[in-house]
Amino acid sequence: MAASTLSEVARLAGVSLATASRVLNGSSRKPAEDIAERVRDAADKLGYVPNAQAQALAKSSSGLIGLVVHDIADPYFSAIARGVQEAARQQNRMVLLASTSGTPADEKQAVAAFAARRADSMVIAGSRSVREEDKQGNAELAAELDRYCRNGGQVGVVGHPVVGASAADGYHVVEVPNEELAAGLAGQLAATHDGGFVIIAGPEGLYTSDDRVRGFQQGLADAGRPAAEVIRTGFNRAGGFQAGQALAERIKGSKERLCIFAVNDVMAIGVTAALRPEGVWIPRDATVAGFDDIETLRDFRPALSTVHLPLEDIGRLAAGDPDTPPITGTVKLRRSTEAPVGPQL
Amino acid sequence: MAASTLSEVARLAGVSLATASRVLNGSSRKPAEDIAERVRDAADKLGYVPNAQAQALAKSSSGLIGLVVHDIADPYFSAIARGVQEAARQQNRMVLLASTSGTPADEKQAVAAFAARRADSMVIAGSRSVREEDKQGNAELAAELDRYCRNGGQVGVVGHPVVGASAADGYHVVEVPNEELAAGLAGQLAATHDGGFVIIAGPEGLYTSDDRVRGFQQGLADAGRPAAEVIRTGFNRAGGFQAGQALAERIKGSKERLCIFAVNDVMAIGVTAALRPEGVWIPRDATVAGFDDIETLRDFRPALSTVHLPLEDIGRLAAGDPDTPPITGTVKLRRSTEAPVGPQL
DNA sequence: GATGATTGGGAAAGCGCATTCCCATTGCCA
DNA sequence: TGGCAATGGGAATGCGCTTTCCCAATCATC
Repeated sequence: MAASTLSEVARLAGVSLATASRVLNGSSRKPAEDIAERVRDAADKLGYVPNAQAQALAKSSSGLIGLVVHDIADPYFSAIARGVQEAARQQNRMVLLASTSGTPADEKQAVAAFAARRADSMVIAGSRSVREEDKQGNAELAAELDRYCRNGGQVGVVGHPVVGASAADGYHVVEVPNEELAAGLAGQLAATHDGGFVIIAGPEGLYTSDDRVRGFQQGLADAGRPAAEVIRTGFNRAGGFQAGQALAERIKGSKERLCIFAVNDVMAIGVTAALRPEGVWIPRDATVAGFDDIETLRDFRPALSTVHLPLEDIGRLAAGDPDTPPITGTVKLRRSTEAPVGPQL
Repeated sequence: MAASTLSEVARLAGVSLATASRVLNGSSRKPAEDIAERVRDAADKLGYVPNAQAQALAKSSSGLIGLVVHDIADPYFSAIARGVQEAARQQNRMVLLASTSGTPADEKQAVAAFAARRADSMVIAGSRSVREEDKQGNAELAAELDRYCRNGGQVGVVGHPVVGASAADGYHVVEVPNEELAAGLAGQLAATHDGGFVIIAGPEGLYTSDDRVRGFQQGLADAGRPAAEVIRTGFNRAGGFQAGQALAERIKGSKERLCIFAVNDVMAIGVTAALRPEGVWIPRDATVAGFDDIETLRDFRPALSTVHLPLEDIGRLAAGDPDTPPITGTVKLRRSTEAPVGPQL
């Protein structure tokens, strides 16, 4: 990656390095117009592209913003990524991407890599967990983040604080009201559903999942309903599918119409997919609700009841965009939780 | 973003800068073990994180790989992004992300930004077009890429060469056999479908769309079928939706069972969504096929007939992963194009 | 034991740029 | 017209690191 340098431009234009720098890469001092033009011409002729690395080194600010997600192909994360990307664009910066497989150890590595690149800020979008096996990784991640912040870095975390991270400044959490929203969903579902509830949750210790479970149970309690049974499984489609298979028998063997709350949309889709070949129809034989309101899933039928989350705004906010509206969600009741004889849309 | 520097580490360890560099950041020369340990200890104590910018500057290789997509939240692109990300991970590099809104002018800017950051390579995933309005942008993009390649950059383009780019070396195109696959799809559809065909395409001049249209028509011709009517619309869900609305009347007014080929899955979903409230059922009243086999859409019902594309591999290949299998697609016939009285899955 | 071959640490020269000083001009006012 | 402030270009330094080159110490060889 050799390319022409500023000094080459300067030489061709017959000016000093300093002048060329001032003309080409915005400085407070503006050289005279005729000189400026000569420099610009020279730069053009040579196809000069400033070396951002060198600039970053010289003024110690890289214009980079790091983004850590579990899986960029997951629609939940890619929606957040879009928000981050937009914020970065506005701030005239670039985003560095890191997909970790979701383990804190990988995330720590990503953070270190971002720090090495002297990213001005970073956003961590993976869901936090307190599982025993992640303990060590969490501690290391927290330490790494802490160091990064102490060195002046800005970090935005989506959802829950990184476990064990001390509240340094520069450390910023985008709160997602998972618990209240899940409670709201439970309340609205309870208003029209008489039967029992089942929750399909992620592994215990996953904050996002646990919050939604807790909120949902609270909502049920507030509505005077007994607590729902909780089935723990993977936090993805496969997990939902598996849980759906396990539930199929039970649903077919009883005349009770169960309401199934999967803690995210993708899991809800998995549940539905597992139920379908077993002849369990939604919403006739059971109802299903999810969480997130993933855009790509909106044309799914029966339309999935869920909680809408402004994922893009969440990303934007985590990336430090000041004029993002505060994060709120909305319960969306759709066909998948309607009464058996509802309208046909 | 101040942090401790290598020279601080060297001083604390009582060695020279050179030695510290050699032990900490891999060199061919390995200092003695006792000295190495002293350096590592010092680095640990200071929380030293090497400045990747400075390293890049010194050895003129940034370890960066740029990725240009239209929209990172689009499942097509995010799948490719996942592949790129994995390849990058394997090569021990990081990916720089740029979402352009799809105009060549924006893409050019992204390329320039990557070049400024001295990315070792980059992949361009947006679909190429020859539309008149993009002419100028295309030319500029081509020039920018050309310059980048001349300076030793590697670029991988998905699908079609950038219009006007000279075949410099370092310039690498991942060919996607859109045309053959579309022909194959048409052939297989023609084998079981007696009625007419309609193609819902993107705007004229969009290579990906045009290729698929051409291939499909060819496939029909090979099967002795008359050419399909082509409806041009947006290359996204909204476009498909609009086309679907336009088609609804016609389908309802005739007893012919139309086979609709939308040039990508997302458009096919849009078509289906528009048809549904009009009472047009798939596959009873018409059949629908798409292209891409987007993962998130696989649970959609009726299951969408489509052409499977190994998007992740495509990304990996474009990112220069040598042991990616060659790109081939597969026609997937599913429920959406079955005979009216097919099995119920 | 003297000599050449090796090993391994250190000094220093950049990598490409921003920026602080410094100095030669120019313009202005008295 | 002399003196001063203001203007604007240039030389030089440093950002944090890699890498070449140099040199002292050790080793093997005859």
